[in-house]
Amino acid sequence: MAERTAHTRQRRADGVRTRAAILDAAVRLSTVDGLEGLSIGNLAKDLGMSKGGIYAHFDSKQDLQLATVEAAGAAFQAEVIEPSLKADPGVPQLLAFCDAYFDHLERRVLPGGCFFAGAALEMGTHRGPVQEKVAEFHSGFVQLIRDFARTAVNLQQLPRDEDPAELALELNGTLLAADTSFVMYDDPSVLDLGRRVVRRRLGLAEARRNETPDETSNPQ
Amino acid sequence: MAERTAHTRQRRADGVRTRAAILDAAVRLSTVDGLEGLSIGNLAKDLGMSKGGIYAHFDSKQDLQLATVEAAGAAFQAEVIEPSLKADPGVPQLLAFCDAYFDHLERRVLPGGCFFAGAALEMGTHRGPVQEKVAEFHSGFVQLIRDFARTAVNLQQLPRDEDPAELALELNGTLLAADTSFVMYDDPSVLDLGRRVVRRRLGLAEARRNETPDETSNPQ
DNA sequence: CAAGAGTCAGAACGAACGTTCGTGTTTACT
DNA sequence: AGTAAACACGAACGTTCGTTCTGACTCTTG
Repeated sequence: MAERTAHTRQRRADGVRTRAAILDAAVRLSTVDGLEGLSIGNLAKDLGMSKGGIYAHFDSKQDLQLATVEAAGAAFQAEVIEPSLKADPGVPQLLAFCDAYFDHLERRVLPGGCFFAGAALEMGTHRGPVQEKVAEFHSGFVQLIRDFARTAVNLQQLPRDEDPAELALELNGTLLAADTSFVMYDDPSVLDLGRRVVRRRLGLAEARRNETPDETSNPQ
Repeated sequence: MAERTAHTRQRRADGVRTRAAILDAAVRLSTVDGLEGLSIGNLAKDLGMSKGGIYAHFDSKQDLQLATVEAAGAAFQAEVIEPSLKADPGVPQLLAFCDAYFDHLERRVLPGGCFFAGAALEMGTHRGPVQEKVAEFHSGFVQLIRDFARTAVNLQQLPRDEDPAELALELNGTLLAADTSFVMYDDPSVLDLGRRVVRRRLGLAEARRNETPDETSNPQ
C-alpha cells in the first residue's frame, strides 16, 4: 500500500530483483532473530552485499521492516490463504486453511516457523507503524477464519449455537501452539497432533487409531 | 538448579535484595523486548544503577538470561500453577489453571503479557542453554495440563476417548492465542472469550447469553 | 574493631548497531 | 550515443552493545 508515495523515479530491472532478494532474506532471517533483532549487517552478509547497498532500496530500518511484513503477508497469502479459498465454503475451507498452515510449517518454508506468530508476539508491545501493519495482517487472518466459521454455521455444517469467534480463537490457538512446539522441539509429530485436533473440532473425526495415553513421546 | 557451583562466597543481605530487584526488572523488561533484546544498559537504567553493578551478580548476559527464566518460572508457578493445584483434581484443576492464566494477564502483572509465550517463540530457534531452560519450563507446563486432563478422563469427568495430548494442545493454544491478542490489541474482552472457550471445551457451558454473530467488536 | 569479602560506580575496551556520504559502475531513456 | 539516474560499494559517523577493570564504600564476621 502506498508504495509510490515518494518514488517518482524509475526502478531498474536488476534493482527490482535485488529488492526482492533482500526482502526474501529479511523474511527468512526475521523468523529467527525477530523483526527488531534483524540487523542490516547480518542481512547484508547473508546476501553477500554491503550495508550501504541495502540503503539504495530502503530509507531506514523501519522502512525495511514494513516492507518485510508486507512481503511475509504476500507469501502467507499465496502459501496458506489462496489454497484454502479453493476449497468448498464452510468447514472444508476451515480444514484447508489449517492443513495448509501445518503443511507450510512441515515444509520448513521459513527457518523460524510461522512469520506472523513470532511477529505478533514480538511487536505486540512495540507500538508504531510496524506493529500496526502486523496487527492489520493478524486481524485479517483471524477475521478470515471467523468468516469461514460463520459460513459453516449458516450452511448448517456446524451446530447453530456455535460461536464463530470462539471457534476462531480455538483454531488460531491450535495453530499457534503447534507452531511454537514444532519450532522449539523440531518435532513434526506435533503437526499431526494439530491436524487431529482440528479434524475432531470440526466434527470430522476419522477412523481413530487406538492410542493409549503415552508420556514417553514428545513433550507437546 | 546448581546455583552454588562457583559460589563458595557468602552473599550480603543487601546484595540478595539487589539481585532480586534486578531479576524482577529483567523479567518485566524481557516481556517487552525479549530475552535477547534485553540489554544490560537498559536494565541498569531502569534500576537506576550502573552496568558494572549488575556484573557483581551475574557473570554474563547468558547467566542473567538463565536466572531471568528461572525467576519467571518461579513467578508463574506461584501465580498460576499453585492456585490450580488447590482445586479438585481433574476438570476443576484444568479450569483453575486456565482461569489463573487469564487472570494474571488481566491483572497486567507483566507489561508484555505471558513471559513464556514470548520466550518460547523467541528462543525456539536459538539453540543453547537458555533455550533448553525455556523448553524445560514449557514442556513442564504442557505436561501438567496433560496430567490434569488424564486425571479428568480417569475420573470420568471427560469422555473416555478424549486424548489428553489433544486437549492439552487445544487449551495451551487457546491461552497462547488469547495472550497474543490481548497484548497486541490491549483488549481484555478477548480474555472473556478465552474463558468461554475453555468452559465450553471442558463441558462446563454455563447459561449462554443469546449472542448473534457480531463482526463489529474486537478483531479476535 | 580491624580485616576481608561483597557490592557498586565509572571509565574504558572492541565490536556491532543504524545511518550517511562520496565515488564509481550499470542500466534506461532520448 | 550520451546523459541522467538507479545501483552498489566501502569508509566513516556517533551510539550502544556486552564485558572488564579499578577503586571506593559497606556489610559481615572473627
